[in-house]
Amino acid sequence: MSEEKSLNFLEEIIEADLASGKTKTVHTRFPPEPNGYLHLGHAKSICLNFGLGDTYKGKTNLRFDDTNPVTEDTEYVDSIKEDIKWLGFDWEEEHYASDYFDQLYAFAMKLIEKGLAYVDDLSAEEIAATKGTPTEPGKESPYRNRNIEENTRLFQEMRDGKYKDGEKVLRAKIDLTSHNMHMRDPIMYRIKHTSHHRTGSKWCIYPMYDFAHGQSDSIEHISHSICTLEFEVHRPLYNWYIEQLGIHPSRQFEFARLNLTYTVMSKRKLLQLVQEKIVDGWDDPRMPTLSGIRRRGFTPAAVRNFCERIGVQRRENVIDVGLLEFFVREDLNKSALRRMVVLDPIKLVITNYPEGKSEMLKSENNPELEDNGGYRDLPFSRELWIEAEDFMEVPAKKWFRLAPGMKVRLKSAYIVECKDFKKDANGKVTEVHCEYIPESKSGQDTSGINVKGTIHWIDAHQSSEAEVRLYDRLFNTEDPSSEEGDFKSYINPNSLEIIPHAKIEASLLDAKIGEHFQFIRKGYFTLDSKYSTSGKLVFNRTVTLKDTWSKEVKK
RNA sequence: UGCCCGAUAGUAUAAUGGUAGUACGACAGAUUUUGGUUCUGUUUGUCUUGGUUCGAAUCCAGGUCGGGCAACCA
Repeated sequence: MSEEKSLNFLEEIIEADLASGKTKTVHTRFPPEPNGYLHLGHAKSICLNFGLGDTYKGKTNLRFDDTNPVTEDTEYVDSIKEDIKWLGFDWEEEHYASDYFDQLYAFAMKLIEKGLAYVDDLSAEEIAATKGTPTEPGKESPYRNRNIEENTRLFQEMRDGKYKDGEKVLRAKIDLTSHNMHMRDPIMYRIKHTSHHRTGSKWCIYPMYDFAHGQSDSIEHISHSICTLEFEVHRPLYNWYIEQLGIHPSRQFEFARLNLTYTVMSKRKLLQLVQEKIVDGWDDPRMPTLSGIRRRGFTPAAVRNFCERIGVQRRENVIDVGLLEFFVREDLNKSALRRMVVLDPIKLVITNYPEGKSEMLKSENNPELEDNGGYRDLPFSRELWIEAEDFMEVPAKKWFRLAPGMKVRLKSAYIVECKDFKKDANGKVTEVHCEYIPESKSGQDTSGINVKGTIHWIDAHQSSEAEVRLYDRLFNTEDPSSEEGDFKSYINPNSLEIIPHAKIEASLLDAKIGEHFQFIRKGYFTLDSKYSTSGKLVFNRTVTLKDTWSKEVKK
């Protein structure tokens, strides 16, 4: 394969399998359960599975692991498909574990006939109680030695709806003394008189994960069934079913799931945040869900690059969310159009600029692109909006923005020198008075003056407004799941700041959903797909720019 | 006090018995009409104790630490 790029452990396994002939075609699958939205952890798995299929010119299926009708829904099926496509992947075949229910039922019958499965009348509590603990062996159920005829009849009756939920289960007959809890006569089928999102009321018995997943892999001739580490202890069972059934030997391999700092990555916890309305739905821009980060403005390329960079291993890891943000900035820096937006406006009056005069100035769209991505016109006149934080009454050390007596460049316009300022009754600065240097016009500067600072601005009389939403990390501790007590007590109360009336330049009025902008000196932004309307634009901050000044301040 | 898995800079990830490298971060500097970008440099690491070997991050053994396993969830 590749000489320069080293292989991850799965690629090594695959190449060895290919070389030995154990595997002829690499066939992977991404097997989500449609009971929640996909998150960045799934993105790692998606990139891995589809990536391997791609690298080795094999195939990758999408298979919904829909064996529990109680929690599953087509709403999730649709969102999952949308998210995978958004990430840039396409599946070879689309399957559902529920498509295999007939086959799975036949498999179960086969095990009964081989004397390897039995119907158990014990309750859930009794089964748990007789299962033992990791240090004590389990005890056999009194129903364990029913004969094949009785088991066959009973299982058929289970299927035919003769029993209530929980009244009976089908169990594999393996070993109650096994060190592996999953081998202590695991449940294969349980009764649920619940309608299924695809099979409707056809079935009232549903297979457990262990009795569905491996066989589904086998039916699809999956060569490398890749899952996360917590399924490692399931592998002997995975293999046992395949072996006893004598079906295509798919093999399972496990990798460490992705953890990210300052967030949670479990569907259960994310669901809680949604249900308790701590966030605005699964696609809240603060959520690590793919729909959330998409709404936030993250790009598929950034996520893919991130997944490639973090690699795949078997050791537990917590990745710095800053790494993801790096890839988002890297991608957006190349493409996002530069625009000027003032989030916290104060007025700047150019006292020596004629009243009533206005001129048009041009500003580059993106210095990273050829020809600066073209130019747009910006109106400029005597009164402008500037960012309140760009003025300091008493300048800090190393400060090179506005302060009395200091000069600064107005981006794409003139150099101005601060002469005065006004404060309101509360002592808040409301106006900054400057004089401009006419010869310093951007692009034709003959003033010979060099200034260190450049700030953004908007013409005060020709500006528009928009709502801007600034997001911060959802939790204020690196690993909320490992902290004491309820993870929700570590929620960052300031994770969303809404700025109702930011001053925006006119070109932004044409912004479309899915476009990315860099608000100069402020960060990357995108239109909010949920709340933005043509009458009222709402921008989400995707990520801030790197900010070396704020680090300087902290010193 | 059982079974399974894991351990390389702050965080990740390479080195597959032969010079411990890369990315992000941090720090310092250059460039810059974004305190952005770009560029240069610096810093920090093989969990521990033994063993095998000319040579060990790598192989072996003991220990330590971390994670997983007792849902009619996946």
